[in-house]
Amino acid sequence: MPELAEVEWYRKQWDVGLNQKVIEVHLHLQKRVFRDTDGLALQTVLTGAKFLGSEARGKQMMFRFTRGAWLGVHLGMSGRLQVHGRDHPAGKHDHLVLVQRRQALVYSDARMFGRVRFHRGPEEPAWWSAHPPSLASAAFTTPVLGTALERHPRAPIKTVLLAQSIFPGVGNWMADEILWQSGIHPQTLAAELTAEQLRTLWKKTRSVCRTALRTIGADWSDPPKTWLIHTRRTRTGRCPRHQLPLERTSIGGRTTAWCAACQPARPGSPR
DNA sequence: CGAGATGTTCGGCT
DNA sequence: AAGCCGAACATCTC
Repeated sequence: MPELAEVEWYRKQWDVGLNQKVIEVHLHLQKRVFRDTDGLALQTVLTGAKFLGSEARGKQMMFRFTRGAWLGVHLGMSGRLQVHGRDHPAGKHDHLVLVQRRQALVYSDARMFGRVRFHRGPEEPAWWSAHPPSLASAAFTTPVLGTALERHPRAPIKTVLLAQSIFPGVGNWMADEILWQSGIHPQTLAAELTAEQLRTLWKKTRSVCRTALRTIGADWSDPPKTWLIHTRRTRTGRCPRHQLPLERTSIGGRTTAWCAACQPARPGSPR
């Protein structure tokens, strides 16, 4: 499920455990979410360590502990972070449980497309440092966006929006939302975008991120009623602006919804 | 019961 | 040869 705003909300769920020690660590070591991770070191080092703070970058989260322990979490498609009572019995999909005095911090993921990483040392690990600039930061400018798009000239813009190296945190619903609000057809090739469309895309990327963080990211409240997110889910969904039935197809392997009136295809381009 | 799902990666093809 | 596409991953839900 989670994209940048949902990830931010999940990250904060564990805040209740800040500045408290981890008493016990329970994990399903053999599960796929621990692929390429030293789960035993994770368990040994975190047992007795204090939870110091956390941060989200795009869809990635980092939880920092004493003893130079860094816990990275990606939620994949079905991951979630929850807080339960300290005696919460680990369910089938609760792959990592950090037991504290008052509560248990729980990571669960049914489909296991997510992953847990662990690092120990004074410096943050390379897999955390190597992140593109946040879409909300001053470093994400129209020239930066333009240069990034030039590297994928023949990819449909919808596919490019899903590239985490360019749009960290944007997932399927946000990509459709940004394109709909921008009035850009999802199958437009990146190289076909006009300067004006590039500017609009940049602006809408920022505003959709900002608004999603203020609503979903803050308290899981609904984004504005006028947004596409509310109607794009079902096959019978309609454009919030025209009430026209939405178009649907698969682009980049993902279901894509758009409005033929708001997002006209460029003349000469197929579909 | 089959299809599809708010994600990422890898192998193959152009 | 860079870059795009489809399949695979594992489970649940509609």
